[in-house]
Amino acid sequence: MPAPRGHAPSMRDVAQRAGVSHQTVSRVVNDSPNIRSDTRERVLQAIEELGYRPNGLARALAHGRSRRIGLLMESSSHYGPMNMLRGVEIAARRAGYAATTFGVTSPDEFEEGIDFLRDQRVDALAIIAPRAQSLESLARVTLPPACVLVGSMPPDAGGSGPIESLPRVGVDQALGARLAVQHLIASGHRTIAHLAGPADWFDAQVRRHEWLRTLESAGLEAGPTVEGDWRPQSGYDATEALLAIPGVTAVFAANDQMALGLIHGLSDRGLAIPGDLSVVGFDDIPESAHFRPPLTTVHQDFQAVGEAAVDLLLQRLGEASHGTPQQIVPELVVRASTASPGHGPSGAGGTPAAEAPGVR
Amino acid sequence: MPAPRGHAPSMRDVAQRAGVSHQTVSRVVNDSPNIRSDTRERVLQAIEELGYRPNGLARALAHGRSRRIGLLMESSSHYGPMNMLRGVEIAARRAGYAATTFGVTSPDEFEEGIDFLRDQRVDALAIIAPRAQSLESLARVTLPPACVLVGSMPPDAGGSGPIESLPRVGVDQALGARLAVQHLIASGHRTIAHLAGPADWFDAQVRRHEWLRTLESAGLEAGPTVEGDWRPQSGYDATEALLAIPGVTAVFAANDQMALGLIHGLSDRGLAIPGDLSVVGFDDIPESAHFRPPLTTVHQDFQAVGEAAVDLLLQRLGEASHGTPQQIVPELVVRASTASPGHGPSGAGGTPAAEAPGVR
DNA sequence: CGGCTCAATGTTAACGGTCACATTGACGGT
DNA sequence: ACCGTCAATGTGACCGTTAACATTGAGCCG
Repeated sequence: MPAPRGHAPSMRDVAQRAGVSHQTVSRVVNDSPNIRSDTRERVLQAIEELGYRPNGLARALAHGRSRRIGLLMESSSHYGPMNMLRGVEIAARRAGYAATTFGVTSPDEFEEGIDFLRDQRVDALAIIAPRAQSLESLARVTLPPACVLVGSMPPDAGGSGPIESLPRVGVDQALGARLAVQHLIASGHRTIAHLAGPADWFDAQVRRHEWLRTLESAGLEAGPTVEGDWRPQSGYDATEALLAIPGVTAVFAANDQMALGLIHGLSDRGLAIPGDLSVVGFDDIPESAHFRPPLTTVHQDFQAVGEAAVDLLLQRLGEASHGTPQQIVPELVVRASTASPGHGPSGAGGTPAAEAPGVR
Repeated sequence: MPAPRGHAPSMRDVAQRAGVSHQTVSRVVNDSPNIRSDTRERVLQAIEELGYRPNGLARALAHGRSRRIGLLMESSSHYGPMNMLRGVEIAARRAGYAATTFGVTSPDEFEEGIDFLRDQRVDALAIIAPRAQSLESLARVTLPPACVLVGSMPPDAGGSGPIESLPRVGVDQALGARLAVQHLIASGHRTIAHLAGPADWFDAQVRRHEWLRTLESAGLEAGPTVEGDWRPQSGYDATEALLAIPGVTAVFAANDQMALGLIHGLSDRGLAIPGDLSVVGFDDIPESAHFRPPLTTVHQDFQAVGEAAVDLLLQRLGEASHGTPQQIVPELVVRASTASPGHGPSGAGGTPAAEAPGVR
């Protein structure tokens, strides 16, 4: 243990101790070639003795790259965003980058967040902006050249402004929604309601849109949608409205939490799941396998999204890329909350639809 | 919009444009007094025109403080750690600090994480280390002067090594466990089992320890504990073992997720909750209010923990402190998963204990 | 009216690295 | 013996700030 003097030892301290120039120390630290091995040894020993550690700040300033990426997230403590955050951070570090996080709680802070991170001189920026409103403020600021939108895929990818042309990575929401609804259709349901997420969320938009499209292309009619706020309570509160839809036998909930609330609401009314109503969720949160009944849902691999995002950023920064795809494929997880209509103990208001093909 | 030249404009560019020295620009940027107001105006205008933003890196290097705090977390995607992370980050930013995160997945990486963050020259370090093993590696590294352990409160706060003397903030786990068990005792339960978390987690240790102590001081006997891994599945798997405990009428689960799995396991066996078995959880995750039945549990305010942690760090850094307490008080949330033994529809293996005082 | 004070500004040196270029020898070919 | 080449190392400037000290000039007082 070296007696820590006034300050942390610098490269010059090491150089002096090893009897070389600071530049040679730099070379050793950065493994450059053309160092005689005994010199290297001497320097390494001095480093060891002094407990020297290179100063990342100074290095960043001189080198022009901070090896840090900024992570701007419209926070909320929702399962999806949270896990993407984690995914990005881990993937970034694996590539040798530190992640500096800025969690905003309202879209107004977005602009501030970008400025903040730019002032921090992050090399790249990953933006987790699940709501449309958040992106609007992006138009007003200068974005760093390496920038990705993580998990904000609007249904209409049109337009060509500076924002629309930003690269995006995320789970293929449309596919996920299609899987969910098709599963219900294949089970024989003909009136499938949708318990939607807040309309200003991209994911909610896509899931709703694709629910509609899938029903239409199967020749089925789509009733009204009930809108929740992602939280379980809003699913619970939606129960009445959903049951009021004539002939409804299944509900596609935009996330697992609302599905949980709905299940709660249904069971409070003595209705059986999937006997009286089939329910499909979205996200596959760790709890959903143990709901009563276990929830059929759409699994999303957020870790993979994080990796894809970082990979794309590295590519932009001119580093090696693994060529990860930008659209992560979701998977349908069939559990016990779905069945053919009319199947099961009770039988409330279900259209006696044609018997469906098996539920695998 | 200024045409962005080769590089981002620096203080000298602004100085030249405003016809002053770079130092004057620095003064304007940092609001120092003794600037003639017309000079200030001129500088501000130059800043505006050039789109100048101060370089945080350079500032940090020169000033010796980076205004960033490091956030080392043994990641896992568990509810508690995740939310503390969020809490700390938000509180930090509110104090003008950026947070640089380092999520480790195994205790081995802890040391690397500290070095990494120290190299990044963070001013302070918040460590979220929920397992005992993680802390061991802390003994081998030099910690920055401002350092807090967030949410790692071992039951035996003894010892006085460099680690034991680190300041800690967190939710009062012992109190939380006591509230849960006392609630069951007050409801008339006399054989209260414990579904514990992994033994190497601090929180699991304290909750188990306090469960034991509370039973003892009430003159009740504590049976064996069943150990899970926090996940719902482990709660489900524990069902059999818990039911095998003679006379058991209630279970104190160490977290909500395992409680959920247990509820699932019980209902699979046709047992009613709380009729046949009362269940109490811990954490109050957003879902637990909508379990079937809604879960009685212990609520923890992680946001408050984050704030307390940052407050403590600021204090260490010599900045103003709000004097936040270091132990956050948890709250018992009584829902429908607990009742007096023998109450409810069914009545499996319950000791016909004395009728209990009401459940609030 | 000389000298003092003090506000307003400029000058120079850090901070701790990297980069571009200069300087040394040793070696090999002719 | 001479020169070019190249590996190994040293030198000085620079990255964009802040800190410490120097300089200027105006206002005030005796």
